Amino acid sequence: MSQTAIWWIRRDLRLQDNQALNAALEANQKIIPVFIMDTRLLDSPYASPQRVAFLFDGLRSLQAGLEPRRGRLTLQEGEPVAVLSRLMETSSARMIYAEPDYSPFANRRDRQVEAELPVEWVGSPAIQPPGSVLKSNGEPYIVFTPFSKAWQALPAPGVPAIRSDQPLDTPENLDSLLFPDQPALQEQIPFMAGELEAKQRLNAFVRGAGSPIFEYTQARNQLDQEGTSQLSPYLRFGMISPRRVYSAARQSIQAAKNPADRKAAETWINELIWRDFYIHILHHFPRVRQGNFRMQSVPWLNDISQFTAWKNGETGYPVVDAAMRQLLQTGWMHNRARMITASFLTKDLLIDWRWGERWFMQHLLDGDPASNNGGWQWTAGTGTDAAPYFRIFNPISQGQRHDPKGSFIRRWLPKLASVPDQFIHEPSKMPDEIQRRAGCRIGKDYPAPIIDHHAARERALSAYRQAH
DNA sequence: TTTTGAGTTGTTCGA
DNA sequence: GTCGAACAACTCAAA
Repeated sequence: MSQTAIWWIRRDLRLQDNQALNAALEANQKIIPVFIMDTRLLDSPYASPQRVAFLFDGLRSLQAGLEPRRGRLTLQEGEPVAVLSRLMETSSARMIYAEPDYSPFANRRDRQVEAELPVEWVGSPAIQPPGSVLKSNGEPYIVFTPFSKAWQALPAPGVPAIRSDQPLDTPENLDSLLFPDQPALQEQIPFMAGELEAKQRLNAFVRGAGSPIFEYTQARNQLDQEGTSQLSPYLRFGMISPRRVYSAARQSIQAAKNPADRKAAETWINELIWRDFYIHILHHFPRVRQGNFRMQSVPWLNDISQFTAWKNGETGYPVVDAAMRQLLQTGWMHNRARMITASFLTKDLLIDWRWGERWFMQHLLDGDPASNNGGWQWTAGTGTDAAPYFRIFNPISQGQRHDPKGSFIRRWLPKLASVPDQFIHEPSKMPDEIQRRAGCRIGKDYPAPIIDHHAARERALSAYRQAH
């Protein structure tokens, strides 16, 4: 008698190093891979049409990978308990295998499912699962550096052998695969969904003597270079296993030729640990989704028209505006730019970080409740291990430092293409004559600054002092 | 329980 | 141009 199981896919859109899938294969002859489109998520204020398009592309790619192994993806829509119960009846599956998830929404959903149906939770979207990194008194860490030390003291998780040959043998008599009409991924979005693409990107980043991971220390903050791995959208949907990514980075440390290379790879690994840190924080403190982790109340001003200018990239600060255009057009933003734009919103404009958090979630392909919330609260100075409140980014000097020639700015703000280098970070300082020659008149082709940074800085300092 | 050292990513000012 | 201090105490983690 052959046994059938459901592999419930959530944010683990991959076949390699998939612990839930492997566990299902170990105990069953037939596997039903199922993805459930939960319409509650589509209606959420945090939803992003482009992220959904990326997800559907990822599912198509997963389906292509399943075919040679006699597997077939079942795509369903609705409420998970209902969908899974129906599927278990029609298929006589005995067990559901799934990777745990940690957001408050996912947590509520999963507790409901396990109360009604047999589920085995296997694996984790973090490298070290939440709950595994605790202080000696059993409490969670809320400061990164000690967390990271304890994290690194744990045995590195293994990457299971690839089971690319084992067939899934999905039963035939199920609802046919359906891919409802979804907005397609826009052409200018430079991310192709899927496990293969993720693997190629990882290899390009970590493999070989001169690979980018060894340049990471210097290159990671340059807006005008591709110094980061750009793996975040793939990690977001589990198109690649975080354990595999970590193990590959560790191997590159082994291969490092000198201490500087080793240090660069370690710096990059640190970013993976930050990702785990915020997954753990959200798991232990779900309230961070509602509001500040610390600081009772910052007196936000929440000016709607300034918020609109920020969203559209019309603040008059080129590095801020270029970054906001990059987000809108590509669904991704450089990490340095995330800090600059977030600092500008929360400190210069004194707008509630939750407004910015929501906007980022609506546009980022990698938009993830844990990392996004952690990043915003860090910049706003309200988070677990937050930046001190007096750390306020200067959008002009940040631009000069991290985009010295203005090529990042010119790429996303074509109106500034002919502005001389001397004025590229402060176009409003251009004399009339130069404005005319550059074809960029301030107030017409490009906005004047919506706020004076130096005055805004002083205002933020006193507002935050008050909130203390 | 008390003490001690430390804490992702910055900016500005004055010597 | 370079450099160190101030920004502001506060809380955390570990001994």
